[in-house]
Amino acid sequence: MDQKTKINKALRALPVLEGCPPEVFERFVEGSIVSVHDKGKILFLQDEPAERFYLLLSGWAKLFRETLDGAQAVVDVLSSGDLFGETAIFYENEYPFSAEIVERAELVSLPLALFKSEVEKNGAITLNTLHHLARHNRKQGREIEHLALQSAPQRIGCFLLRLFDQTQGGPVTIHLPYDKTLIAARLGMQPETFSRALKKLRTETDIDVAGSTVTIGDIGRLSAYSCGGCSSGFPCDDLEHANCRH
Amino acid sequence: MDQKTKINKALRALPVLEGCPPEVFERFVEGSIVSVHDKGKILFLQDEPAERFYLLLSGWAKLFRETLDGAQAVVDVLSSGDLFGETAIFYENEYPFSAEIVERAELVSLPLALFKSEVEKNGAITLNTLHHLARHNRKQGREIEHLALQSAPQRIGCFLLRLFDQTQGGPVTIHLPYDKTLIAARLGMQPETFSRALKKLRTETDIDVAGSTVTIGDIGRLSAYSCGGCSSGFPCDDLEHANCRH
DNA sequence: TTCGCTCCTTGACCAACATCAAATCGAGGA
DNA sequence: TCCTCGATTTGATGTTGGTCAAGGAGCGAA
Repeated sequence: MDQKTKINKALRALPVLEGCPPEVFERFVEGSIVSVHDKGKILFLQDEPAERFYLLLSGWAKLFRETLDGAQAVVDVLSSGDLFGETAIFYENEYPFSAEIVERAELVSLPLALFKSEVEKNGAITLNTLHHLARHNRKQGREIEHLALQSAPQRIGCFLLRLFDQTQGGPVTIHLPYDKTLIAARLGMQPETFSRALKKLRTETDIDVAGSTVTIGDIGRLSAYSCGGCSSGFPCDDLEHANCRH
Repeated sequence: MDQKTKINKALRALPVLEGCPPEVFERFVEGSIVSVHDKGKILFLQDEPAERFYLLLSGWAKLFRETLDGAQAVVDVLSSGDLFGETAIFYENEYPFSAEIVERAELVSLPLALFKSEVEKNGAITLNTLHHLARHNRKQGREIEHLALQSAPQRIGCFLLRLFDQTQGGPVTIHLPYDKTLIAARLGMQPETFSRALKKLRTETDIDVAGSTVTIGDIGRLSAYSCGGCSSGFPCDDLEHANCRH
């Protein structure tokens, strides 16, 4: 399979582009650029003029905002299949966050102008984008609630519970998707706090932690502890897939 | 002016319905219900099946989420001209938050089904809603950043700075839009913390507080203190109007 | 295997915010 | 005008999470 076919295929898998006529896919492919970057690469900075948006084919990227006095909020951590930067079309064509590769990644960048014009003139794409935004809104709403009301151990428990298919029962063993320092940042806490909070979670809810492998002995017990700080009970009402990605 | 004319007029002022054909406005008016409620009235609860959405004509309402163990996060505080509950169409027709009147209010409720069908079949409305959601996304993004990174005094300063037209210079006197307890909740802190943080802000930035009247002697000084915890400098990049509503 | 890193953990201490209790203020009603 | 009740402030104290510093563990490179 050649490069273009591969890109075409990746694009067709995107929910936002579902219903796009083939010639538009073609134009996206024509305008696409594939690149590979190592950890640490900054793809773009917040408020920078945006010309392209990105699709992750492999690896991991983090999106973050930085305040004037240097503090950093990790807005999201993305992996294969995730799209980002496309929302710049709603921000006067400036990126609303910075993006950095956190694990060697392959990605496709696409022209934002093309996407914007499709959103504006192709009704199906408009609707897709609407639902895409709505889903994002939902995630953000949950996030606001969590930041305001959950304790550090609860946030970690919640994070863990979102890593597997909550419709299954029984003990579960999961592998943390990226390193603890980044998880800590994603959850809005310091690495030290994360470490201590995880330890507390261990004593409170019979989970086992060995390196980056976590075994949850009793999902009910973990959710009882963690989900008390959330308005949705368990299972979470906002997971995108049954077998979930955070 | 009779009731229906008044409602029609109010609806026509809504950006989301801009471009609606007159007969659709008519159908909204036909399906509208006007009501007046006193402080404390719960309009709907989170996760309740949603049939109607609301437009505030006067008074104030708060939107909030409540966790299983009873903590409450105030998601927004709304006043005249604000729409709420319409996003239920993206949440399987359940309200994503509870709504309570906090100051005697007059409001119009409208059938959600009609709105939903218009969003789906009227391209102009779809686009309006898309921009409406995008704006909301932007607010939420900012909010997440603030919750994660701003201190209590900074959050208050930021709140104050959003109460007036930031393009004007010079000393400003403003009136707090609702009571301090509610502002505290809106900013995610306890009333006691609010009181003390406001006092600290007074010593740090030469603002004057007398009851619910605040005089800002030096906007630059206040913004230098408050906006350090924000990724946007001053003036804020996400205010909807020049003369702003928070 | 050892070196050199980075990630992670731990301890000691500190700052911010929450909690509980009590005093004070202030606007609306009697 | 006086009363009353909720809003606000203040004080005392506890909890949570952040900061700083140091030690330990894991892992790839030589």
